[in-house]
Amino acid sequence: MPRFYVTTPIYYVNDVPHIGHAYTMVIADALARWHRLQGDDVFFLTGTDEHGDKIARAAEAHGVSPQEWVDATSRRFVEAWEGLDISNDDFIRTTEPRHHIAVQQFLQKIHDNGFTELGVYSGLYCVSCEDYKKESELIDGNCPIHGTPVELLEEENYFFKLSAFEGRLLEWYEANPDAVRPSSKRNEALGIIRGGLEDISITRTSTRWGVEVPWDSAHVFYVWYDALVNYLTAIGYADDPARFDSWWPAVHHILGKDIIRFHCVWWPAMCMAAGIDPPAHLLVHGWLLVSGEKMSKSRANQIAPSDLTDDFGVDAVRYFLLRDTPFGTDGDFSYEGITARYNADLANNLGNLLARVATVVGSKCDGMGPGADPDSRLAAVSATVVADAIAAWGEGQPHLALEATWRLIRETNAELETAEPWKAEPGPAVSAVLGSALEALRIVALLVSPAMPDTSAEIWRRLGLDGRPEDRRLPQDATWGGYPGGRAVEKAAPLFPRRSE
RNA sequence: GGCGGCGUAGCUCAGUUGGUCAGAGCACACGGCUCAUAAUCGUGUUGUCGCGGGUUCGAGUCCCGCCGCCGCUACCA
Repeated sequence: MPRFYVTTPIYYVNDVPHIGHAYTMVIADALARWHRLQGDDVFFLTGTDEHGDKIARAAEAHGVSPQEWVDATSRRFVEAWEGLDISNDDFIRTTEPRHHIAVQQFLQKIHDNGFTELGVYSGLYCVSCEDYKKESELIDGNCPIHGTPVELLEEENYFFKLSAFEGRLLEWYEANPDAVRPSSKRNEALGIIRGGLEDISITRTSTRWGVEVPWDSAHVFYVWYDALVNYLTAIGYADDPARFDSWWPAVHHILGKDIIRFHCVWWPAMCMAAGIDPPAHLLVHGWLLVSGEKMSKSRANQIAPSDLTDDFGVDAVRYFLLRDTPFGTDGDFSYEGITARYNADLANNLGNLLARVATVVGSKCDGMGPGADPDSRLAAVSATVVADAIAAWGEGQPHLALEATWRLIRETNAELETAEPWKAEPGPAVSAVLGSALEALRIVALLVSPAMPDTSAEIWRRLGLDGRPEDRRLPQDATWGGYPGGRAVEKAAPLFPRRSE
């Protein structure tokens, strides 16, 4: 059975979930659901990143222990993803014992292989970044990212010999041209590597809130170095080698462009250093802007996913995130944009199609849906659309998959317009037209189920079909003629009531 | 500064290897229809395809230069 292992980055618990996180999650979730629909064995992983001095300090500021703090803040992500119908199979937290064990084992291996060394690092340290800064990159003496003062810090650190992997990384990129997609992001990663790699400090002695270094208990690992290992922890790196081998390295890491360096440079090198293969697929998406501006705390333009789902509904939000932006480019969120998509695609096209078909089946067929016409013009349209959608989902291009799916919706509306079954007397001709429209809707329900699971199930139910669309299998169940006929079609409230503002 | 990308109707964008390529969706205007959620159907307006050259019988589609925007990267003189 084909397998599909997909991950999102694990989110830093000091952040509050916003639609940027949601964007990543919905893409990963849709891909996971798509692969399940194909019958693949899927493992979909997300989680939270919970170590580091910044978190320890936040806990202290709130008068609670670090563990109490991360228990509370991690929950915000769990709840946010439940609210978006995210179907992750596991939720990993870096403070879990299983993760500590895996990190220690993984980094011990790197240590044993001679890719660490002890050094003294003295420099200007930004607590917010948990990282050292060069004098030259400071702005007015402050951290260029956070705008906050840096502290002079000198500590003994272990370093990862990243510099030793420049050549091997370039060879790996050469041998695996599709490992990082899209190619524009691959080029950025190559640019970073060609620009020269320096060894990285990977431990801290200034905090205790982290994974203890197994060969030197005075140190804990730097957050990034423990976080990335989560992708291995969850599939049994430390405790189930057979399971680990069944999932690795054929992973699909979904990530935003801001963390290319960590995922596309450090992480493959770390894997090489530990003696395992680098991740096979790194899928880099752009940022979701808000009305053209980057989301940030200082701009106070972060939007909580629940604000949108309360307003538009979960599936409409998911649809917008997947449909509006080609994978890899920056997207833009605005109320005008999501409203336009909602009205045009969901209310006027999909929702209205279901409504008009249900009404006419009610008036011309006594509410019993007829079977599809095998000679319908829509049969060929459907075959093309299904093929295009499968190809697009397979390439990680949800917006193209949905665009293709909407072609079938449009064509079905057009077909009704041509045949005008509401004007005709009940009979074989009317039954053929309506049966074909119902069949098209059945196929649409299957094709949109990764994007809009609830909507898919509701269409399925109203068509009088048994079971759930998730239990069907593509492509075989999307071949023309699957609608059995003789089923009661339910006319009900609009799926997506049109919005006026 | 280097590398890369982009600039096509009001908006978002398609446009393979140069020859129905001047398009789609949305928005807008007028008309029709009524099965449907002020839905839908038909028709239509707007574009010097960033600017200037060049190659060619013929260029959004190739070459050179310029302008503007963006990403990555670097600070060399």
